[in-house]
Amino acid sequence: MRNMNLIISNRSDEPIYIQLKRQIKEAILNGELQEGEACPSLRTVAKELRISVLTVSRAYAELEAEGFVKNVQGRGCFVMTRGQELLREQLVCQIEGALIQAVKAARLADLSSEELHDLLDVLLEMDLKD
Amino acid sequence: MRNMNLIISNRSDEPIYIQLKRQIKEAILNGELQEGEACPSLRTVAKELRISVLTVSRAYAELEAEGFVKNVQGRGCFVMTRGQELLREQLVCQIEGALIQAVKAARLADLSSEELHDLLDVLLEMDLKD
Amino acid sequence: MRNMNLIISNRSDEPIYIQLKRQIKEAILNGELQEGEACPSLRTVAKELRISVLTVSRAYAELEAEGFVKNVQGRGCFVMTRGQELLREQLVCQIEGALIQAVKAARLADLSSEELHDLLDVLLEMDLKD
Amino acid sequence: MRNMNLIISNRSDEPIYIQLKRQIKEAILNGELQEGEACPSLRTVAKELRISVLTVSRAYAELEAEGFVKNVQGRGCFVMTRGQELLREQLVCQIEGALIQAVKAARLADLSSEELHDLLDVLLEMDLKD
DNA sequence: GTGGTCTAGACCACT
DNA sequence: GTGGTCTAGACCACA
Repeated sequence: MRNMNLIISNRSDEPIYIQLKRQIKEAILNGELQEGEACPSLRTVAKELRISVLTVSRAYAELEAEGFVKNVQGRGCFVMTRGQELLREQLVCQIEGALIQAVKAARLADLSSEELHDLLDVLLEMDLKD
Repeated sequence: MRNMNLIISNRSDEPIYIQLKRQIKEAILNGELQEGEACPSLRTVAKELRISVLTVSRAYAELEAEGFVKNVQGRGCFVMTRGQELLREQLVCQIEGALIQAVKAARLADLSSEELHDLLDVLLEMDLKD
Repeated sequence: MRNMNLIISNRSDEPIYIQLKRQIKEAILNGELQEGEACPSLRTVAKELRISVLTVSRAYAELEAEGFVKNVQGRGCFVMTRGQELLREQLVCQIEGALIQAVKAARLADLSSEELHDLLDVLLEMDLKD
Repeated sequence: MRNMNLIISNRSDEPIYIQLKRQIKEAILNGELQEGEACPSLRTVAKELRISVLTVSRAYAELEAEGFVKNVQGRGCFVMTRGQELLREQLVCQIEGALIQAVKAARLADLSSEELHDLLDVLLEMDLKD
């Protein structure tokens, strides 16, 4: 079990359990959490972030439902094999979804394909902070 | 005051008043509702869609707060001048937001800029239904 | 009975009958409507401005209640003597009211008396259009 | 979350939700509510003032739309950073508006600039109660 | 516990 | 007829 530097924002529109899910997924994706490795325990996370155990529990439960981790009674929560691949697939769907939103809005705004590509290029050069 | 063919879905995640706002904005944007023209009255919309007057009222109130229409007691709800321009600006912000999401996800997924542009091209050729 | 060039805005927050009252008062004040003179008839105003007779009626009724005009059954509406003086008194009250609002807001905003006077000077030099 | 001594009047022309907005803004402005601090909860306010939860909700929603607070599901309503600055800007606009009204009325009443400044001075020395 | 959405119905002001 | 405000009570999502 590894120290994970999870960070949550109480003011974000994103629910806390979603913030947790996202950060754990990112940790799996960039190798910070290896396959088979244990995620930090429910109570550890809840205590450090000063949030309810129920909230953390919900995050872990959904991660398990999506196939990224396996919660074992009394043992903890472990990263599943193939988690990285699943995540990459999930991300591609997210990217498609975001681009579709952009394309729809661009059509309403009468923006041409070229303008959209140009805008994408500008954003690709930027340092996007969270 | 024009018949507007508003449609709402109760099963959507999107709150009803947001659906209304979105559709009225789209009507303004594509010229279905002209500047100065009257939107359908609160009660007309409420009755036709079989929803509460208050829900429609909320949509109109927010549209007014955002500067797209003007509600006048005893007379109705009118499309403001410059509404189209405001909407176009708002849309560009939405597009940027969506593209930023896409770029962030692409970086996590180790997708190259070229792959992202290619994906965008594919989507631009598609017929995106709502 | 004189032609008065009344103008109303349907988009204003100010109710129509209030707009009428205000314009007739201004006409009395600047001598456009003389003491004893007849105001334009209910139906004339209603027809020219394409508004309801009831709305004009309300304006005239309130002007009578405030002592500026006298409605005579079948004869019309006439400007009362002393209307100008009454109006000037009313205006002073309005000025006081507006200044009180300004002073209250200035205190909340921690603006000094000097800054308030300076702001007033700036506005006094401006050409304030309606 | 702090006890706030909110007071409402049912007889006022001012809608209840506007009275609430105004008082919370004033609390932010004079430091009674600090940045990041939680406002009293919807239900607490509603219960104490014996008004509908929806009315309070509306006040909070508009305060959020104007950028003064942030409502978070399940956690409460928090004062935003920069709220004080925004409020001060808003107040200056209000002051300008009030002074413009005063200047317009003064011109109609043939009051000189000096008389207006004198009147302002008198009011500045007064103790203006709500 | 928190805030978010929706309803059905009431009363008011303005046209 | 129009929009504006308020209520009481319901159900949902989040902590």
